[in-house]
Amino acid sequence: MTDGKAQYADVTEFLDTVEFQDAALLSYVTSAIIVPTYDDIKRDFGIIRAEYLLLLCLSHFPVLTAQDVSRLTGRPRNSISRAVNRMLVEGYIERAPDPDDGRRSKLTITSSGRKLHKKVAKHMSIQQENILAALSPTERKTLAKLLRKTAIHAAER
Amino acid sequence: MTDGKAQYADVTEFLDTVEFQDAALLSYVTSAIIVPTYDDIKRDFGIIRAEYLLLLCLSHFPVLTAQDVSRLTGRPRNSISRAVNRMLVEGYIERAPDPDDGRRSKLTITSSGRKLHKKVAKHMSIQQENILAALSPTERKTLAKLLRKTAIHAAER
DNA sequence: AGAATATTGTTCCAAATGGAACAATAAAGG
DNA sequence: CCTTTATTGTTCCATTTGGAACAATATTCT
Repeated sequence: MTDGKAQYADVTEFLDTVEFQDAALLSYVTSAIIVPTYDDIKRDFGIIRAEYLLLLCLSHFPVLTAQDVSRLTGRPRNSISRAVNRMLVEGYIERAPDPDDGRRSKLTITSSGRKLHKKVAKHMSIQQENILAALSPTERKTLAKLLRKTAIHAAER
Repeated sequence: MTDGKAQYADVTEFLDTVEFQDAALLSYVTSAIIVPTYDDIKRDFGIIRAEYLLLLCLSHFPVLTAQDVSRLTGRPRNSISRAVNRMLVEGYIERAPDPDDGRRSKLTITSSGRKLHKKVAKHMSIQQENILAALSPTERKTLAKLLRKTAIHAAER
């Protein structure tokens, strides 16, 4: 290496030239937070993405059906179904038939599940802070505001 | 439905209460753009995510190795290896041994590959606009600025 | 009420994914 | 120069993923 040229193709150069730049940036930043965290979660707690998403949903709503979780997370129903059955075995959630609708089951999180969620959420929060440390508090607020506005619009489509 | 309660658990409510809110928002907005587009791409052009990422990289750098693409995209090397071999068969890319390093191959995109990339990029751009239509031009610029700053920081870690 | 349609959760299966081991080549260190 | 270590790309294999069909139950329509 005798000249000033980068040894490897540079990802920031890539992100600057891509046609759908906003989407590429969103994807890059999201992955930087989420991918390593899901790897940690799998290694440390033995649960996979759909399983954690299930716990996450159930820790923010008192009761949900599998279908609700599918809608909230965007994961297909069979993924959630598998996650439900594994998390039942592990004792992280409980299931009761819905007396008003024989097709449904009402899912709730156990205290053990909640405890696991807290640990996982901690991991994700730390990684979020690592990555978003580039921004000032004001910038963080602005980013959140813009993302929330966009998310609401996306949810309404 | 006689009262004002939502029929289903609401994703915006979820996004407002989740512990790692910024990460959740990022993930939600990113997925809203990217997931449906990759579904379209698969249906319309028969290529999968790693394959398109390969074309995308090669349409922004004159020559890359598989390793470069792996680093740029964050996908593991075996995924890229498979993508390279399929895209070769389809005639979207070309491969030549690197005369300076017997381990490497130099990858380039063909005009047919470039044409496909343009079509796919169009899809992605349209979906990006659909979702980010919630923001004013000024807000769009601010969002891009904040994301770029964050991405650069993430790339440097 | 009865028939047609929709929804829920599950199972099956084919495809996608990624870690690990591997051979070939290159670079580093004595 | 020779040995050790690192890198590249590939193959193998186990796991994850998601579409599609399915049975059971609800809802809608006539």
